[in-house]
Amino acid sequence: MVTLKDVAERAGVSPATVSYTLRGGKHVSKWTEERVRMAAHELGYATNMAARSLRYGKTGVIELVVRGLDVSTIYAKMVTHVKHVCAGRGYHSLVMQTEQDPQTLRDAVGEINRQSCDGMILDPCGMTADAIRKLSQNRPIVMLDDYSGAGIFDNILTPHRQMAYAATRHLIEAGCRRPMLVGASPDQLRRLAGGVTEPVKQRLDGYTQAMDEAGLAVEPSRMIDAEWRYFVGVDVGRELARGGRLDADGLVCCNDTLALGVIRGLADEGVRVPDDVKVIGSDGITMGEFTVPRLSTVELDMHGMIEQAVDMLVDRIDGSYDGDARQMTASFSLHCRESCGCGAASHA
Amino acid sequence: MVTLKDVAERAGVSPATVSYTLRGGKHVSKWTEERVRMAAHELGYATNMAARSLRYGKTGVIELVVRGLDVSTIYAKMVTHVKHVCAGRGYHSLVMQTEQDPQTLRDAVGEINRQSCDGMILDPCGMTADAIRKLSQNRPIVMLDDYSGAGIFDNILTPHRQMAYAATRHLIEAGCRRPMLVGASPDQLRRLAGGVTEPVKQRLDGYTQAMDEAGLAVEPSRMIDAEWRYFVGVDVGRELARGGRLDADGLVCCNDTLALGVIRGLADEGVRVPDDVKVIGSDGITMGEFTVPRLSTVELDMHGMIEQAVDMLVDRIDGSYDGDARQMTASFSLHCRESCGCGAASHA
DNA sequence: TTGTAGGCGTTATCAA
DNA sequence: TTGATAACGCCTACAA
Repeated sequence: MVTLKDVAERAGVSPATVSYTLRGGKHVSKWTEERVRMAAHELGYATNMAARSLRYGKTGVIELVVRGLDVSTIYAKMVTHVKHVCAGRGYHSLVMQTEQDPQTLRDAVGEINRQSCDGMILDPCGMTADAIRKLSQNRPIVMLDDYSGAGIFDNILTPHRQMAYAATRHLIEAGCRRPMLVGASPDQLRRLAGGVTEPVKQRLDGYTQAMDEAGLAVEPSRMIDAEWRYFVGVDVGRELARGGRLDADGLVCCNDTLALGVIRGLADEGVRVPDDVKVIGSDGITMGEFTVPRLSTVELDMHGMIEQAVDMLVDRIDGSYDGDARQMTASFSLHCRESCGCGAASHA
Repeated sequence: MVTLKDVAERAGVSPATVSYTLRGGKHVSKWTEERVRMAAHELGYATNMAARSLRYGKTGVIELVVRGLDVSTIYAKMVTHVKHVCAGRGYHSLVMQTEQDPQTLRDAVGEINRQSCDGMILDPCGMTADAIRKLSQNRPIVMLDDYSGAGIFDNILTPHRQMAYAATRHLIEAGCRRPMLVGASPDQLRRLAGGVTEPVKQRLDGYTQAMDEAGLAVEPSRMIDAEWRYFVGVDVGRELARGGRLDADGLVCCNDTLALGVIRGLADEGVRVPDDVKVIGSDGITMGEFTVPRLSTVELDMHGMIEQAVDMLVDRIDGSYDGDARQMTASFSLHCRESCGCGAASHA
């Protein structure tokens, strides 16, 4: 390992001068600067980040902690945006996945007060803000869609109600009279009691509002309890179509992953999308552009969302803000591809 | 920030004793141990990793450097395996994506001699082993499918030839008489001259061998030059099917991503898989289980592959091996789902 | 069984 | 403009 001292010896100056010079100090003679740069280059010197972090009390790293990147979720898309935005702010970004494992999540959060990173963008994944605060000891964290801790952490919300409203309304406008909500139901709300219910509640609200406005009846049998995941979607799709009797002409799915699962399950029973039933998802995973049929969806403005997250985080890290926890809501837009069958599909 | 000294004061012992105790030292009196643990707990002490890394000269972190996690690639799957295997070996793992950007890749590789991590599993992504060695100064790196630097780095190879052979042979056995290879052609080989040609060359070889063995003619028009990516696949699919004249009864695609793109492109022209043409991919991305149709594929043994990679890496890191560069080849297996139309589809 | 002392590589301060 | 020095927090010989 080549250190400042090595470079200093070779250049015939002191380590302090080398450090100062290499970081662009102004008051260095041309002659010294040249010798230092040359020596550093020849020796292949690279700053030891562990030492620098120790000295600075900062690492220059922002960590993104998410559930899982596999099974094409929205998180894979998020990673890319985080990287670019962080780079623009002079930070490195790293990704860590918890796979919904509480212990892994705890460990990940704990890393923040071990000087492994300066801040985190964190999907709390069911863990309460209070528990996270205990583990993280007030270090900078921006939460993604947290409902457990009003005012504890900066928080970026997903507008579940509005997204469900927009999706439902679109299917109605596309001609559906019996749209069904997949991924939220009164039963589900009861089942989740004590856990995170807000997203489901809001989805339910948005759906109901759109139905009401259109003068359509909200039937309990048209709200399906389902975790927002692939496998679950497959089962739901099969179940709904079993025996060829699908009691809906449209499916409003609470996320894209679930929607793709449902479409897969329906296909198993010979039900075609959008011919036999229209489907719309939510989130805007990249994969949705390539499936058969292409998935219509209510897409989150991921870039804007991550920009806000990183900005809030960076402000906390460099101390330019240390007031109350802030809360922002992501924006979204409707993307009609094929699965909603509205006829506006616009692929090149 | 709580330090060892703080804990020491509270417990009424020296920092050295606290350090020793907390890391499970044997020669500590029960009384001391209790006081130390209590003090540490009460203060919420957490080891400062920057300091520990500086002291040890190690970080306990292994970094996985890949192209991109989005657009469902095999890398998302890899991440999960790396995480588990590393955890089993007592290492943390972190992910960094380069998005094929040479500068990002260079920066990432440079991090290894700044004490940011102890070792890397690296997709060289076209960069030569020589260039990487210069940047990394002989620190532990395991390459994924590198063909540029025989004997420079430990390397895990993808058996391109065998995989193409297995895929082609399977389509032939499923009844194809005019299987086409998508993603490798003599033209493509010429186009890539000077870059990374080995994977394409091997795919071509494997395909040719299977065709020869079956007594089928290898037609130049049935080997398609195509980058192994979604978008490209979509274009290829459309192009092949244009005007309803597809001159093949099977498509051997060089990876799953490409295959899904091709299927999407074919669908745009009304060509159905596997009814009108059979398709098989390569790699085994998770998504392939859920698409319509489900994607048949030659699946890499990702777990075994990553276990080997991590083992080789850890041996280098802890110094238990420092001999010549080793080379391993991943194994694989055929997974018949729907797209190959062989009739053996085995989904629950 | 516990404590003292020194150093890992870097940088900020201050003196020269 | 440059250099000596101390400190960041931790760990390990070695001494007590």
